[in-house]
Amino acid sequence: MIAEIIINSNAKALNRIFDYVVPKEMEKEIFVGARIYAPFGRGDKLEDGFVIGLKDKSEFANKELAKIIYEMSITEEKMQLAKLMARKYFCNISDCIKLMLPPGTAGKESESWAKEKTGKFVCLARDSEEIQDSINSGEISSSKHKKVLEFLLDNDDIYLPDLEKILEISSSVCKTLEKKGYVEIQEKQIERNPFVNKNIEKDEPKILNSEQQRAYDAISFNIENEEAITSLIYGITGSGKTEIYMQLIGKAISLGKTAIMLVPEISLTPQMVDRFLARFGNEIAILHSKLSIGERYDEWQKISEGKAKIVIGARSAIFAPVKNLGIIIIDEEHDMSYKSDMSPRYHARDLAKYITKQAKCPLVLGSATPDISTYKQALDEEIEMFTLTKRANDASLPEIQIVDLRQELSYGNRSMLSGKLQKEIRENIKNKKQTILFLNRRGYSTFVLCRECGEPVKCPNCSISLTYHKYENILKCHYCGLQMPVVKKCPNCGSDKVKYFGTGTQKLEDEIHKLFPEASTIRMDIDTVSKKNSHEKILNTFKNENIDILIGTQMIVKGHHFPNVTLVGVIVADGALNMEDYNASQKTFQTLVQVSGRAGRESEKGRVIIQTYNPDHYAIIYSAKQDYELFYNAEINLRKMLKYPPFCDIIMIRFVGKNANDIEKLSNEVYSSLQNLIDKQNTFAYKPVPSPVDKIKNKYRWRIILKGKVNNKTLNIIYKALEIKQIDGISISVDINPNSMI
DNA sequence: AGCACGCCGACT
DNA sequence: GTCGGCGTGCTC
Repeated sequence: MIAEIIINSNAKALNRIFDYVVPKEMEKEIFVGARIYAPFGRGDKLEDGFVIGLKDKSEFANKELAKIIYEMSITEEKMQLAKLMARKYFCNISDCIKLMLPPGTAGKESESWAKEKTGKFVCLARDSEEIQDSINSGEISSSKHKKVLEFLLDNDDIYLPDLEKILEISSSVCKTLEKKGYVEIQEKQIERNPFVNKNIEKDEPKILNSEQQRAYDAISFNIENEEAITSLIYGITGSGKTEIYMQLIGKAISLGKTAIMLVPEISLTPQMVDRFLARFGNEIAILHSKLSIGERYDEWQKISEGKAKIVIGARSAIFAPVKNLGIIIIDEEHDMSYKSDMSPRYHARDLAKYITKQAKCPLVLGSATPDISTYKQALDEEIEMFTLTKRANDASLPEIQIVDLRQELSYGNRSMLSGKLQKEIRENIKNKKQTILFLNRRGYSTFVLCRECGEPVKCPNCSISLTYHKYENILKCHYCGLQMPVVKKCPNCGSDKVKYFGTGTQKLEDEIHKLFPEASTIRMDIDTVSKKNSHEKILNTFKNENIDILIGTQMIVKGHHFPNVTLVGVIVADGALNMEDYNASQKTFQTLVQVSGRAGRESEKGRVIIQTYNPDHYAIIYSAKQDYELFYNAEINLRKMLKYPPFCDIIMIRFVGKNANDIEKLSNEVYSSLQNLIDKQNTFAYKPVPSPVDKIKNKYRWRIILKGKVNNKTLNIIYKALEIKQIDGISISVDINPNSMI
């Protein structure tokens, strides 16, 4: 028996299959997906790798596999997925496999795998009635001793340091109790539970309305009958999607199955997690980027041992090692964070479809503003759709107005705040109501220009203008992170007529202070949330201290619910619209709908003011009407005309390297090769051009865009075209329907 | 990637 | 002679 092996390495030269003889005694144990050690190279050094296939014969195999490491293996289904990903997303199989392994174990160091932390745990040494008697009889005199015993009567075993922290006791308390024989202190494996010691009240399933019930019944049927059917739950915010998700998950659990729920990284807030904890208790595992490696490892272990039956997490939680999967739910399915912008550049929704087919279980997509492609599939009845129209708390939609910034300019208003918005802010401050101002540009001035020669002050490493940050008094490059002192003289011509233009969140905050000196403000952008947890902290401060105005970038758009916010101002709605990006209208529409949703969600009617230079653009008009269908109709027609997704895929082949001439040469070679190979009826290749930002971190960037359907034929053609002689120092990557065209 | 091999110049 | 510099090419 021969095993096809790939070596766990990033080296391009090793990204291929090696055949090894499977020793006779290993034949019964070997499987596709197995992690193995194999003697490799001249020195027969043991390298670790994976079995990606098994066969009878090979003309190359001459060495035998050394060992199987069961704990670090993946299933055959996952290996199939990894192979498919590697081909579709143009990356190494080992990079795909890494996503499917317990976090922190992908590396080569076998000694560092499975680091299981142990620690001291406290539990009762006698049965609970005996302890209760001892407390009641007054046998326990110390109040601290009583506290510990009472706590242990109500709770499971607990990690000693945690207990000491919660009850505010010193280490001697438990030691004495141990000596007296009331408690036992044992060395155990620590489960770094990210939500320990929260006393959350148990929550029961709620009664569904008829629309919710219809969706629940149909999908519940699919779980029971193991039907790999995709459904879209299309419903506005507050229409009760989460309750349906929870009951569907409950259904899967009751059938002995498991569930994966994906949420956008930013929505994975403690409040959201609490809601699921209240319903399902510790059957939940949470996976997100803020967990430490150790914490992630523990959650992963809990899942693969079957202790956790429900996985909630961001994009990469789609790879969680669940067994007997009953349902996958993707909340806010339109969210861009489901597409990875690093290699492997996968889309979690596409993989979810594949995984649910493997597992024979339904996939549920939920959104108030579905992705254009998803909604088209629903209309074409390729997937089921359930529409929720009733709002649970009867909150009325906000009143939304569009302000034409071009007119403001012609009135001589040079401020970034229109007269209308200023008036509304003033009124809100007076009424002690809160305001959110949304501006998707951080810093103070967004570019620096010499008025003598007209040249912008650029980052020396990137072809992008520097942003002035007033607070730190420096210039920053938002692409490579470079910081440099403020320039007084133009680096190009030496003139001192350097001026700062454009508005970022810092300048907006300044201007608010000038216009409304009495108002309190808080700012939220990358610069203020870089510290761990400060994201939550800022939002809590805004809410709890009733700060008048929250100024922020994209990150304020999601999550939290602020009952006292009655006004939302969008400073410039156009951000993405002028970019050459197939998804720009959808991004704009979704952002505006979401940010508008921040206003007036309780009894009070909210007001939203959208300032724009494109007041006639359909994405802006329909977002102001909060009308997804109108937007969809306009957008789908345009996409059909322009051959954008879902009618075609946008395939971006990127060339990145230090030598601009080499890149131009290589990209042109790939282009002419593509031109010879493609079927011009269905696929169109655009000539190689420099990217809109054609230099980042001193590396030049060119690209070829292909419009066509991603299928076997197209993939073969691209692989063939990339077979040409590579040039040293240039990396080529392929990105399907990229989030960003930069 | 990592390592052996080999070809060449400098040195005990 | 032989030590070590790095460029080249291979790994089932």
